[in-house]
Amino acid sequence: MTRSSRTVPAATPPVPGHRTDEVRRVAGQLFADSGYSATTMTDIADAVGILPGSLYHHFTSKEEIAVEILTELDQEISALATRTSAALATLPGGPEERIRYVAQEVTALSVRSRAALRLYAYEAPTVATERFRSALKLQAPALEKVWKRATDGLVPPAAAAPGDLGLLRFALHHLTLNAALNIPGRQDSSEIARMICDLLLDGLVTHCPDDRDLDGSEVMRAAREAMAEWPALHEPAGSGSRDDIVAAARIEFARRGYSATTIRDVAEAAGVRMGTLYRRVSSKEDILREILSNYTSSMDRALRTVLTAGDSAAASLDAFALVFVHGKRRFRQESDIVKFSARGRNDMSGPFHEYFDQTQNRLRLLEELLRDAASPGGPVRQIAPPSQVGPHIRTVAWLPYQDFGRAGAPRTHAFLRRSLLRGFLGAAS
Amino acid sequence: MTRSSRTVPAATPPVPGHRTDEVRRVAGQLFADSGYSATTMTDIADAVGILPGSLYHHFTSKEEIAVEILTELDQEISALATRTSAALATLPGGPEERIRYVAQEVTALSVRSRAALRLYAYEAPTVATERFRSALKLQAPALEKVWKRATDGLVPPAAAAPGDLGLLRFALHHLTLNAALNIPGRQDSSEIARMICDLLLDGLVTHCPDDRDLDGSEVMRAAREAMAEWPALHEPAGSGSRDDIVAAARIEFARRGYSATTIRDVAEAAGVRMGTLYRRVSSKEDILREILSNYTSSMDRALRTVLTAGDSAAASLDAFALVFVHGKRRFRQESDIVKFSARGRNDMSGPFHEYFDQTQNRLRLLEELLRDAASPGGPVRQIAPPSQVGPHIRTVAWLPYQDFGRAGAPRTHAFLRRSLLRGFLGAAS
DNA sequence: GTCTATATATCGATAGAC
DNA sequence: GTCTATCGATATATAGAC
Repeated sequence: MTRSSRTVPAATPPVPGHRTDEVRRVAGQLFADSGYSATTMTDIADAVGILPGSLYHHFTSKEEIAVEILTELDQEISALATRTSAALATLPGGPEERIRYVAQEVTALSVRSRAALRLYAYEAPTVATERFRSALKLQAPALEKVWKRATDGLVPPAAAAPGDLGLLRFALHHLTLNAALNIPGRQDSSEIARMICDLLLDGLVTHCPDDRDLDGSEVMRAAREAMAEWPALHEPAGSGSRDDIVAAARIEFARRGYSATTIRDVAEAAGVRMGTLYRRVSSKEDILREILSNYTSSMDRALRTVLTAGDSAAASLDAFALVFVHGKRRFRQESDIVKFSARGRNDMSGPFHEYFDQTQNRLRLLEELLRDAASPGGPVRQIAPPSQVGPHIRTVAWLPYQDFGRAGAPRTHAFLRRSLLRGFLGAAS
Repeated sequence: MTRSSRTVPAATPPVPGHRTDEVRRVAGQLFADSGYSATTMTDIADAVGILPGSLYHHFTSKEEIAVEILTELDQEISALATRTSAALATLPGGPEERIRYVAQEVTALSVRSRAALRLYAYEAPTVATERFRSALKLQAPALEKVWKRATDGLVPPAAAAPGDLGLLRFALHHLTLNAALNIPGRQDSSEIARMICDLLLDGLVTHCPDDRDLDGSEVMRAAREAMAEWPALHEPAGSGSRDDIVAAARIEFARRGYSATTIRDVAEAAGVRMGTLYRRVSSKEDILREILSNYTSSMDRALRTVLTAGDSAAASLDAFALVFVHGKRRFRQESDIVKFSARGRNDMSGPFHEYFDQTQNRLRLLEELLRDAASPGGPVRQIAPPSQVGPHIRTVAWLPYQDFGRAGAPRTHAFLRRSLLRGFLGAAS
């Protein structure tokens, strides 16, 4: 009876603490959908069916709800690390089996703990109090050690650069742990894990051209041209101009998230008063729109080029990866801003909606490319239907590889060729 | 043009910070009238004529307003201590002139800073945050040193007990600093100071009986009898009974004030749950009523006895002082509770109102006694009209002398005879 | 400097399940 | 009879927008 399986929910289950659990669960769902700061106590109370003030019988504060959710996740990760680490010691099979095993486990955890992960991954640490922040310190190191153990026996092909193994671990760790966030659909967790591993270990392309051909491809040239036209980064100069305000807002939004950043924060960061700010921009959303439209149009031009250019599928995918690697660096702030944004009910009316629309459109293009190239015997391996693989490819290429130690753009791109295109375990080429 | 000097205040003075000052001033007035916790931001905003949220343009919190007011008082006291200390060094005249000078100065400060003093004296330190609490640490020691200097040359009459000088300083300090709080009327500050000094230094009674006569008077016997009937103090026993709840509430109300104490605080202190509490008492006010009615009836019986008994005026006043000295000890908590209470708009509807009504009635009795005895050549000196002297006598006898070091009830009563009855400077007798 | 709207939180009191 | 969960009112405070 410890876990009341949903056999018979009974008429009105009067289990003590039942309502408290319900509040935590409902709140977690709302946090996951809309983000912490965009979810109000009134939202939670409405969803539970009580008045806002009544929530305080169960929790002393909104923050406490989040902290409890995070603590639970923390413990689950620790437990999983211990468990999988022990299992690895006796697991039969080679490195590939070990990797697939850990991927399965972590992905399952991710899907199980989607709400908590959203809280962890998307909420800006700077808005939180000390208590919140310390709860946000995830037990990631324990998991990373597990990945180390799982991949230790892996001998990279001769052609791989020496450090690629580190990037592989980095990718596996982030892709599996955040699987539930990156892949919004209702896919089965083991299916997700399989695709991640297939993509990284086996690669997408059956007969991949060599580096020289890829580097010299027409689509690659077009990609470089498109990226060269990305506007220069506007650094706030303290002039208080409209551009300054937008540039300052870009930093602040990336730091705390759009909804948690106040226009007073922006005004202060830009060194202007509220009156001045409102003479230069018409609203907070106006600023966001400007930031995101610049971001979207830059990425859109480059990606439409590589996804629709007539070259080979392999060359297109390679150029796609290059644009992503550079885009993730050039638009790091923008990437954070949209990451913080809620995919739920709120926020999504304005500029965020347009942005996500555009990314969906581009995803469709990627899927078309896969569909065209994945016919039996075609240049692209059939890992799963394009509509399922597409998001994974995008996610693999969009990881924040710059966070991994000494990985510059060229090395990151080389890693993506090595894994995403050719497969990390694939024959050297 | 950097600082628009206030050359032309124009029709509506647009002085920067003007509104902020107004808010502070208005808030101070409301705090003084109703107490800090009973004054809401909405009250303040209404009084200023703006919306509650707009107050936060001027102050970051309600607390900040109070802290600023307290800080200003603190600085005023420091400045006054420095100034009067220096003036004492060159002041001609004897100890009496020195005392009267300092009393004048401090009383004037008290009247000037009534709002801040109310905040200091009446708000319970336990409800406040650390910041509030530290602002509440008044610069009293500096003032006490001044009183020491002023009274240093004073040679007590031979008959005075050795330590009475300390109690005299204690009384002077508290009476003058809190003059504006104790004497609610519109009396002139120098008039107040004069009465305080007259009372303490010259005394009320022209020809005072000696100790033996006073101790053996009929009214004194009646007073002792009445006090013997005061109910025993009920200590909370942890039984959760109604008496326990009331006893616990008495402590809590005294600690924090009635309005700042929540019913949950009371329940916790009494060791019962809310459900139980509400089966034993009908409301928070119900508890207060019980506490205060017991207090009032006890004091009332004893005081009506001494104020209306047929003995001499001197004996009555002496017995009155004795009842006050013991009452202040026996009902220390009750005394604190009503001290915290607002004399303003709120609170005053319920039990507090009844309590203050009763004290007013008793004050009338005291005044009658004075009127009867203060005819020219009568036994009581004519310091001022009875309606003015009455409150001062009450205040002198009601000081928390138990806070002064080693002063027990007998010694305190002896001090009141020595000062209030006979005059501290009066001929020995 | 102010408004409007709304957020989080507290508190007195009670209904209703055990 | 006791206690949990809840309500209704209202407090302090924040935020976007002039």
